[in-house]
Amino acid sequence: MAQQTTKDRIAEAADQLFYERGFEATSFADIAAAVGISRGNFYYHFKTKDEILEAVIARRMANIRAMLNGWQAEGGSPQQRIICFIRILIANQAKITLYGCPVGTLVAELSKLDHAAQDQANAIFTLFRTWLRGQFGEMGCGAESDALAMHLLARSQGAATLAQAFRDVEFINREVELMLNWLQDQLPKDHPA
Amino acid sequence: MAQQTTKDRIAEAADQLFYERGFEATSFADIAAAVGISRGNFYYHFKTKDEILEAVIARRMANIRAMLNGWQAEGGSPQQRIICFIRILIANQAKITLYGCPVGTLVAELSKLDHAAQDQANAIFTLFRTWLRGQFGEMGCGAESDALAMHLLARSQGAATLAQAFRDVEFINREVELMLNWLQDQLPKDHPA
DNA sequence: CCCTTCTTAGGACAATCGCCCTAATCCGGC
DNA sequence: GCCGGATTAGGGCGATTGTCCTAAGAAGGG
Repeated sequence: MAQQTTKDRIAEAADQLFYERGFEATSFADIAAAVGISRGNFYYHFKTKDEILEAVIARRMANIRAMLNGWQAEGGSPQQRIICFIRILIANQAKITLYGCPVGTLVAELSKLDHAAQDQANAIFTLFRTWLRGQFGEMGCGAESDALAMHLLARSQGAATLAQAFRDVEFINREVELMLNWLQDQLPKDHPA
Repeated sequence: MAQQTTKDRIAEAADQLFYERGFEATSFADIAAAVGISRGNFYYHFKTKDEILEAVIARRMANIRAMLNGWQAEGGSPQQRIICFIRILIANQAKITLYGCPVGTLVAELSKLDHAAQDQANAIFTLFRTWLRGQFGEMGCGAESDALAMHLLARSQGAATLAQAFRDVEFINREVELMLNWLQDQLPKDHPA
């Protein structure tokens, strides 16, 4: 892997801090301390805090895109890929219990702040939505595919929100199980008699 | 109705602002401007901003308790009361689309801030949880009642989160419909043969 | 060795934050 | 009418915020 530039290290530290503490609650000083550089040095790499936010969103988008492409390359069925999506909750259950969903909490915060970058953050949701819609489409769900994608996204968000509120790791496992069962019920219906 | 004290008016304005903009993003100056009083005057009614937060949480708790008691007094079936709960999403769909769920967004924010009052905010969730558990219990769901309550809470949270993200009022209606159908499936099973 | 360019450190800047104090005002009981 | 507690207005406090500037350091080619 190519060596990380300072700009990358800033974006990486900001990414983590924005997730754990929120965007507004994270200060330049916090990021500087995490990276181990001087505060004033930020201005060279990023003009404003909003630029850092944009870099963080771009980072997350790229990571998610790579993850989705990775699943696509594995060559399984669309059901299997959706199962991979659902299992993100399990893979990240520890962090979700502490900080919620990285996408949902950021979108909610930026929405309340009426922040200029809220559309860019929402694009992460849209990325998942269109990808899921594609998978349901391949499954033969036709015109319902988008509604199914939205429904599954909502189920994931709800599971993350309550797991964070109640600090309940086990709840995530139960909701994942329910989502997997639900997915089975969405299989092609073979034109019911 | 008894005339409102200044303390009540502060709590009411703070309640609304904390919902629309978030707790941290709301300043004393914002609340003062909304109430129409001087900033310095706050110290007389509330020593700290955290005290205002506690008053706001207490307010919300009391309002919710009154709402739940109101449904209880109507004398319908537990199913009908759960339907009332689900329909909160529809009654508040305009605000939810703009600001999300008042409970979920506050709990998430306080959790990220690691705020001292996060347990008090979580108690609002617990209030709904125990009430819902009671209703499912009356429906005859037995030991599963708490899991059903948590599941329904999660579904509501997910619907609110995505409706806010996509500014999609119609999505709420669809998710409500799905929740109502789901509720039907939880009816007493009459000891399946 | 010097010069240029990229990168960094450290601090100044105005603005805003929550918090706190004090003097003025309001208002009901004597 | 006057007094005393309740309430308010206004401003100042230190700390912190995002932003911006400037000078010093790092690195490499001539």
